Amino acid sequence: MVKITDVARHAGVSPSTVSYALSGKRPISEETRQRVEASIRELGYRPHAGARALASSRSNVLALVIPLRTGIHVPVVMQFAMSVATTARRHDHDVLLLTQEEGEEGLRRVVDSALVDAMIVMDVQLDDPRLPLLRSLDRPSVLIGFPAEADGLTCIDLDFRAAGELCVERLAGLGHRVVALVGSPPEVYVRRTAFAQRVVQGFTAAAHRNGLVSCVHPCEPAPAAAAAVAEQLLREQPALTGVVVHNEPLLEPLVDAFEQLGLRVPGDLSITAICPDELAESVRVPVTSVALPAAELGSKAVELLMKKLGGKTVPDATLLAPRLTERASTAPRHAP
Amino acid sequence: MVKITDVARHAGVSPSTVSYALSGKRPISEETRQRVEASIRELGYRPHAGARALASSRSNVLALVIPLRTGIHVPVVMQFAMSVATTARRHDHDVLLLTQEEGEEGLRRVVDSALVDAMIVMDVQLDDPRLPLLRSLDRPSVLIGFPAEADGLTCIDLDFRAAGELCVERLAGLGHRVVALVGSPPEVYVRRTAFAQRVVQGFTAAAHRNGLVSCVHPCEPAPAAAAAVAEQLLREQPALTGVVVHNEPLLEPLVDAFEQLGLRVPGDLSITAICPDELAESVRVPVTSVALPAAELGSKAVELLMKKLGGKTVPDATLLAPRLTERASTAPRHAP
DNA sequence: TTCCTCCATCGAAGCGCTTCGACACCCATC
DNA sequence: GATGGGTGTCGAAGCGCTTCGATGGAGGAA
Repeated sequence: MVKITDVARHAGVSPSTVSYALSGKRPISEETRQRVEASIRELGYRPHAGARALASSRSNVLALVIPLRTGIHVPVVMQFAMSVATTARRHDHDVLLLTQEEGEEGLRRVVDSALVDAMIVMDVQLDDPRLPLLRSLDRPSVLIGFPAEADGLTCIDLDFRAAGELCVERLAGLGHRVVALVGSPPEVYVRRTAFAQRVVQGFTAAAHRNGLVSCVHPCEPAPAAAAAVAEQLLREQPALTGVVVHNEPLLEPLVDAFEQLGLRVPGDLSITAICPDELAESVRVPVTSVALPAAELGSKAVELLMKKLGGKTVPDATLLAPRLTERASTAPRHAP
Repeated sequence: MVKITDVARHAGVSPSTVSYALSGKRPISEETRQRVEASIRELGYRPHAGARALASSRSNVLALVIPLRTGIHVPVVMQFAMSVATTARRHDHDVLLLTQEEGEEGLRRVVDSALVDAMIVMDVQLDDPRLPLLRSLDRPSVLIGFPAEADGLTCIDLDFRAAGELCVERLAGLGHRVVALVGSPPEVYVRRTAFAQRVVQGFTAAAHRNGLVSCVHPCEPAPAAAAAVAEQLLREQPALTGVVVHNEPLLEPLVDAFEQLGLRVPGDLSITAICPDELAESVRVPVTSVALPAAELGSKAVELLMKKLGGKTVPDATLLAPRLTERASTAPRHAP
């Protein structure tokens, strides 16, 4: 194994000089740096991670806690993880995979043993049991999602309120005057995270702003419920021409249900959704949608973490702007 | 930070005794061990990972190289990764996530810097550029999938030959006498990995063994091709009553195509497939299938690695037995 | 010239752990 | 009672790196 003393000897300098040339923590003359770098390349030197971590109390490793729970779209998680790993590398860090299974204990372990410098926690619940721990740990962290009480924590997520607004704005822009939101089941609004509520807020606000007639329908995520929902919506709002769907399992069946009731998409009815792109594309009529920007979320989370590691302060909350992808399910409203 | 000297003082022993009590590498009296363990618990001691790695030249971290390429079923990769992480923890190891993106350089880096003790490489190609590197590195590795030349490497994968056999055996057991295999496109048989060929071998061998009439149809993975394939199969084998599908994108359209040709599944035609469970379940007629046992693959891969790390020798090749899940697409053959 | 400053570099002291040889002690053996 | 072989524990020497204070020399101000 090539070590720093080997490099130092080869370059005719002391080990500390090599170290400083590498870290830039003290000024080194251009000429010396060149010589050191040449020696490093020639000898194929790679600092020993453990030794470095021991001496500097920095491991250059981030922990990534990923969820196992069902109901989370796997490709989105994967995309996120990949983005984290890639971005971390760009900042000279590696990523340690932690499963939810280990829970708080796992976090404490990797922190106490100085295995990681910082952590990214996915799938944060409204009342997440890990919050007190994260607050008490002296290592920086970034949470994906917003808990009920986020004081002292750095959180990032899609701006679901803006996503709800965007879906409505799109429909309004196409001339639709009567719109409905098919939302997540009631439990979701209470239990897990606040994002479902935010969608409703955005939907309602944008509808008012545009002077639209609107209604909101929480709904079980059971495909079987689709027909009933479609029917009910049309009964209550016979002039309905725009629907926003924030309920993944229901999306496809709902499109079918409306068509079976004689409404063609997008001829008679335009639909926008908040769901993964994959799903939106796989529907018979590909749906115009806002997706969770997993890759952006991942890289932004890492950037935040790096700033915190660098001692900078970062905003407590970061909301990513939604982006709407136009597909086949939206069209201008027919002349009445 | 609590260190080993703190524990030693608290327990009234020397640091080396604490170390031996923890590692078991030298005999420690039962009484002393108890005392040490009590002190560890009381003080909340956690060995410093870096220090440990430096002194022992063992980091207790595995690298997991996961693919980004399309065409790989994401949930399967995820399941595998989770299983690796969980199993690694059971052996007191952690998992470092490496993306394919970094390629060989990434592997070399984490090995040279002693960040990891061993590695698991997913998605191994027939002629993988990483093979020479893996052979030259002095750290053990396990490959998921079989390259063309596997000398000196430890590989593990589903036994695709047996999977092909199992699909046929099932059909034969139900009384079917004329069967066909709808396979992957010709390129796959050449380019990537050998698994597609193995399925064909298994299919053919089992068909012969059971005295069945059989034919093999490589096929583009384009849904549009389904109707043509179905038609052609029936033209060539009018008595066809059993089909094995090893072509994921084609599975669903193929079922539809057969039904449109007047054959009901499983009434007139039984279908078995080799594909992820998720896919098999999502078809209108859920398909009896053999899945890639991702979780088992992951834990077995880790077990192999642990044995290698322990200095034991392990078999070069490990093939996992296929398991067939009965669903709605198979039924006994009608009396002719 | 003298003094002071600043820049580039060096030497040495750890970081917290494992490991190796040494050693004391006890019990069995002759 | 001396000898021998285990056991159980200790002390010290590193593992390879970073970092801090010290140092020497160049250059500017007095």
